[in-house]
Amino acid sequence: MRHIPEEPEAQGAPPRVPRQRSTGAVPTSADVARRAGVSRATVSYVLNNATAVRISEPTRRRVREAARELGYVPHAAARSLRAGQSRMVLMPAPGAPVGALYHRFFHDLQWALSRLDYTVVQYGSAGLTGDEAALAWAELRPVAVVAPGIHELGPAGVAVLKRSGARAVITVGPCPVEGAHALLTDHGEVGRCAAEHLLARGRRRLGVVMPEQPALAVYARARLAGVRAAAARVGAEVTELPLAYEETAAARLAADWPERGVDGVFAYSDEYAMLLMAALQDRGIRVPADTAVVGVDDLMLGRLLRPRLTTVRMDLPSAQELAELVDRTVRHPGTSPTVRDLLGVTLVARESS
Amino acid sequence: MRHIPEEPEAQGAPPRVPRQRSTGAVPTSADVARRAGVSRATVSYVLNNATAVRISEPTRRRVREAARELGYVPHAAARSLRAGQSRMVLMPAPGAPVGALYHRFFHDLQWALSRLDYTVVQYGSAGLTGDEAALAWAELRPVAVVAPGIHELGPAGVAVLKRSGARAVITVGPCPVEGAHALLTDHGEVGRCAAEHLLARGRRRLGVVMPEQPALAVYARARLAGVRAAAARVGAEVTELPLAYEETAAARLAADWPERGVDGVFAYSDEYAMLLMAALQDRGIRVPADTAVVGVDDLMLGRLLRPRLTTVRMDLPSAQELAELVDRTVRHPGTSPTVRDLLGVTLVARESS
DNA sequence: TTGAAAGCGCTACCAG
DNA sequence: CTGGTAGCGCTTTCAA
Repeated sequence: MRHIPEEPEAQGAPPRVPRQRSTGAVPTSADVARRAGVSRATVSYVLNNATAVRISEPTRRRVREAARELGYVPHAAARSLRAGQSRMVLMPAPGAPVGALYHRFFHDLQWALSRLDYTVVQYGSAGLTGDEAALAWAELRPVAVVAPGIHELGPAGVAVLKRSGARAVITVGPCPVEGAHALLTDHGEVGRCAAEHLLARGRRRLGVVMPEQPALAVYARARLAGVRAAAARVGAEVTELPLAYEETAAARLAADWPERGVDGVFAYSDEYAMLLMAALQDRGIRVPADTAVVGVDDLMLGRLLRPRLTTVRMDLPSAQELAELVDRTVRHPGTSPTVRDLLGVTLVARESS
Repeated sequence: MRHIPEEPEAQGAPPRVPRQRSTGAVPTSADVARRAGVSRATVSYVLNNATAVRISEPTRRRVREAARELGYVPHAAARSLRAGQSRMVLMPAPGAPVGALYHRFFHDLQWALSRLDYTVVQYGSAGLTGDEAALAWAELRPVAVVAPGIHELGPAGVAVLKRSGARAVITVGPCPVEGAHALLTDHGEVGRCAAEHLLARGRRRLGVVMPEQPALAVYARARLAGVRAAAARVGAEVTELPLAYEETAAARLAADWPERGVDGVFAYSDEYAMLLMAALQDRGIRVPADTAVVGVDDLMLGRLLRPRLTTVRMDLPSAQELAELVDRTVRHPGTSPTVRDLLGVTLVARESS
């Protein structure tokens, strides 16, 4: 049920008559042309500062003035329809709340891409995941797509996007996808790094806090695998510890801590680490004496707790760098997809381990 | 410098010849029509499940199959150009990093709007603010705009958006804007609430932590004004305390704390409160004995510190509610802009005050 | 230096 | 029941 603007002219007039715009409608370049007494072509030339044609200065002024008076704003969709290509980079929004680090990274990326004259759009495709979502994204005909790993975009989805004109499809996440450039954030490395630290401190019964948000599962599993690998090398035990981000859940976990016999914990993030640490301390379990705790993200707040929180810092790829990859790929779409590992990992040892 | 796809046919052939698509190009509804042996109109009817016309079942099947085989994806821009209206709700992205609460709220809003069949797009307009940005937004011809107060959208910007076809412009922030619906988040109330709590606890020399991010200034100032108002009523003193979100800055602030003689602090957020509290404790200043501390946001982490952080909880409008306002306004654009106060404020007293 | 006109992909009228 | 076709707003080639 679409609503078409009121245009009551039902007479069988020849269609080529330039219609008089009713006053309420949004002004088009034709309106500007009429007002300035020139053709639409001239309007386009002037407003786009076309260099290939010379337009006299008085005409330019008249056009610009008419545009200003009418409050003319060009229609981006019409423009890119005509051009056959937009400069829109689509970044699917994460389907669930994610960390502050993520938001900062994407904010920076937006900024860097804007500098390269791309229009960055975050598009929330509620509910849909993976290849279904790709169809919705493809309708927008983005010139590039930067998809966080969370979306579980598969090879089919990548193909859909490319067929619909996307010149660059870049995934950022733990696993590469056939056909797309991949910025590999190797979360296994995060787990490995934390685990090796705990093992070096003599811990042999490791717990791994697994957040319950499904959106984080892909990262959590990758990190867990890293821990497992490191632990296997020295024959240490690994226990999964599912934990909702709530005080009561943490208290429950802490309640039967002694039975578990865990002496070193790798939490999914600093926030989970702090949550658990507080619950442990409330139960009289000493950190790090009884149980060492390691988080991820190097949040400011981790430094404020006592004991100060040991953490794994992830050095994300610079937004600038990623923006340049997007731009390069858009300009030379022929190059075969690369897989680059872009996650530097550093352990920041503090007092909790 | 636009790049037009390779179409080398330079012959002066009559233009009405339906061009054969080269294989690499992205398939259009015309391609589907050709393949199914029907007209473009029929394709449109079938793929949009048009009820006004009856299409035979075999034809439907043929069309759908052809679309699937070609990997046809409709072109959203072309569609809304034709329709004269899109269902895109534009949410300008904040120009600077903001809190987790904000992200959660916008995530929920996205979801609620998607349920109402709107396409939600977060658009990063790097650098531009206020009415400049409005021009960029207007090019996208959104049917509605939900703008956080941070963007300092003025009456002129609202007018531009409306003239370009936006049927609903809704600002969310501390001050209403002429011509737009306003969801007033009265941050003065936040400051007032915190200040009255501190005053009731007998504090008479209040400090107000002001974050240095310019993007937060509009909120910080509103909250400060609330504190001032409450303090004036009982003749208490108010000092502004600029603070960057860094440990060293907090340490500097704590260093000359005794000279300041501040006995109660209202921090901009829980995060700033925790930062300051840690610095104060490091200097041997007792909280709350020497100085009481109140934050904002009721973050989980504030409950984990000792002393537990007193905080002001903001009850944001439910995303559902806001989404319905958007929808209602889009459908009845005539209604005059409303100003609604949607920020409930509750003080959560804990141990730090 | 300017204008006429084609056409990007799509949908909705109106005829057959 | 299906097809032809006009036209949404814009850019760009070609002709004047």
